[in-house]
Amino acid sequence: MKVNITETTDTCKKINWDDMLDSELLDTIPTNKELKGNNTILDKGLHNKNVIHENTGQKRKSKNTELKVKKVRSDSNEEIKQQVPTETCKQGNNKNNHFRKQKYTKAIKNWLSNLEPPTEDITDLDNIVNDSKSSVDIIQQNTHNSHKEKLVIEKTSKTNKKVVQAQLANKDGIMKFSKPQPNAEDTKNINEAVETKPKEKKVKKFVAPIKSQIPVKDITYELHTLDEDNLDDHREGLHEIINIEIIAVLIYSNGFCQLNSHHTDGTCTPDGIIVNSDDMFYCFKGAGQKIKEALKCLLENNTVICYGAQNILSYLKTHLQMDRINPKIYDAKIGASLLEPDNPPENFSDVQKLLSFSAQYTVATECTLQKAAWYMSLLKQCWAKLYAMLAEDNLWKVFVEIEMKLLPIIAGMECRGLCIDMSKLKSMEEVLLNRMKAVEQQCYKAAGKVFQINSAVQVRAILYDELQLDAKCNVRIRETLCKGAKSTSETMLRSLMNEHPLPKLIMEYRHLHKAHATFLAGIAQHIKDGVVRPTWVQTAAATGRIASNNPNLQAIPKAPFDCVMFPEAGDTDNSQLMFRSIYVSRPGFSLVAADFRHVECRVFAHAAADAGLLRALADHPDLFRALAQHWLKKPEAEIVPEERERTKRLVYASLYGAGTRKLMEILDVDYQQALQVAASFNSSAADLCKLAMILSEEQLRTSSPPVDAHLLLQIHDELVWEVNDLHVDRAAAIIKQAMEGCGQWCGMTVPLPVAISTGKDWGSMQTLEN
DNA sequence: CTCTAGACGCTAGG
DNA sequence: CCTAGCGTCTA
Repeated sequence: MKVNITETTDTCKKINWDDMLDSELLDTIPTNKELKGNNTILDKGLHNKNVIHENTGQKRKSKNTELKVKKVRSDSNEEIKQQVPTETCKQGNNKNNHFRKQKYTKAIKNWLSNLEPPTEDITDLDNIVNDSKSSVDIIQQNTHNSHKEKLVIEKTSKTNKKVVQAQLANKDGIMKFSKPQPNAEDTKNINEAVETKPKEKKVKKFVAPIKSQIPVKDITYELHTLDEDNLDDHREGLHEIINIEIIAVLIYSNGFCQLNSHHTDGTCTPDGIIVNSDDMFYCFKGAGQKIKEALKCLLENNTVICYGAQNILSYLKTHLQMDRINPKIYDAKIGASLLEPDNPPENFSDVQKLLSFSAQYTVATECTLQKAAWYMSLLKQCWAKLYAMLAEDNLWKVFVEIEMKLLPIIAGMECRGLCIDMSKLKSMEEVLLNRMKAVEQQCYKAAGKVFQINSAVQVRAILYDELQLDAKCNVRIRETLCKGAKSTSETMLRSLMNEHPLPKLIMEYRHLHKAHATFLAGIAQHIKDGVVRPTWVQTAAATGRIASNNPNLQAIPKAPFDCVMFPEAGDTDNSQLMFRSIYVSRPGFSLVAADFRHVECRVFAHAAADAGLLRALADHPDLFRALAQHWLKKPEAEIVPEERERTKRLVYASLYGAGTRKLMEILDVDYQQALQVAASFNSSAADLCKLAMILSEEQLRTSSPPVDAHLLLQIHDELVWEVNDLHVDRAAAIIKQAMEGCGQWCGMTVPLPVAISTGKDWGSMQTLEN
């Protein structure tokens, strides 16, 4: 598509360049061209569709990627297995299945006409469990006296994989016959996921450009592209830039920069960095020695304003090997999300909206560098406004003292990443898959039919409609939030489990499946060269907490994982898995974990000045155990870990949610005030954890002789370092001291005990006493 | 008819 | 209460 630029200069209806660029991308652009060397004028046609996307927008994209990969793989795979249920003859108790049945049989007919007849017939269930190669799966219906068997046939076919979609299933969904993926494929997943990189070709939908009212000015910014050769020509100019505010923005190899990268999707590498001081723009490209020095000098001697500092820091680290530079940096993105924590802006135009800032003019240029320069001038104006607003809201201190200091630390965490023990991962997966297979078959047997255990709808239909377990157990089943259907959550299944074996099995299967999908296969997707590097998002949570994603290492189960949930009397195979033990330290290093003991509770106790809670904290080493004891009226020795966990959940939930209401009573203030107190409590707990990171990192850096320690993880109140074996004891002492000092720094009167533990892997950490 | 985004359900973490 | 993530199911 083509936009007439000259016309826009005359009339008042201008094209917003953002949107134009966006839509341009969509259809005119050949994707296979790479641009290199040409760094002044970038032709439209040189845009690459693959562009780095901001962290915040990655969620959906990554999902898509996976889907696509999966699909591509199965398309190209000749040995696709098909699952063909032949016929299901329901009993007379089939009430309203007429329509569904029609649809079903029709689909089956169509389908079968493409297939060869099954080669084998096996009627013994046990055979199937044992013989994984069998191409025919038969599940015998054994609860109802049905006269027909249900066949599930796995078929090898040369045609593409056909998946009978959920359309065939109606509400109760039982007829649906796409079975969970065959396990053989699953086992390969880990290996493949490590090697195959998702290569995605996404066709963006056309978005019509929005005409903007901004006049177009004919401005050309003074912009120099610097590389190793011509750097010396500009040296004088560069040396004058000292002790002022400069703006730094990354430019990507497709011509976009950080400020308009939300118009693209996909991934690509940063290509250079543009620095602006006053009216001069310098674009640094390449990774030559001179460039590095000049850039370092520039960044360290000035105050750097940027948008998405995380990306810049990681660029400096990975591409220019500039480690440990510690510029005074202000990130407008984080500043903006501090202003509006509930609804953080996702991209630069959101920030502009938030600041109610609108550009006075736009530039008509096809040079992406010029365009980036224009964006940077906007950023400059935004920053001035943002600065005033932060100061006005008393957020400046938090911004500078906490958030900005956190930036380099998080960048370091992302850069280093965690090492993975692949062999452990694979062996665990094997154990899990075997167990899963067994449980799956048991489930089908208990239910009398094949169904999708992961589907809440189908489970619901079987449990409540068919088996009527809720009536039998005389339990009122809680309803789901949105649709008000009967819940199949763990607590509900637990209350049903004495009546029928199925609930147990379902619980177990879910448990296993989730564990496999999330903590083994899910993690495996993100492993590169034996290291996972999660993205840490500083601005994600309204509460001020840091969140991790791709993968989320903050949600790796802490407790050992039981493969067998309900060990039978004679069962000796109660193997336990520790998902955290997959994460190991590098050779010559150890992991050191530092854990605040119930910070939230302590902060809350401090904020609410609750004498009882304070005393409980002082007296008992294990608060949750003490609380469980109190509530359940049991002697402390009898509290099982599960009860403790539940109490913990309860405490957290009420601390955050119901906390507001409680505060209203305790402090005898109105709702609004209580809300404020609660909010301040929430954020102060989060800030305390951030502060702990900053202080301890600082202490470790400044200690002499230096300590070789790298922060790897932050799980809200737990920090995990990787420390050189020789320095472990010293590092532990420093960390402990720094963290315990945090409370005072914030003016807390409650002591903050810190537990330190070390080990070679995250699963088996020994507490360090001293 | 087929594909897919988004809503929903469940569960790890704190 | 809020985060991420996996899976199903519907429109």
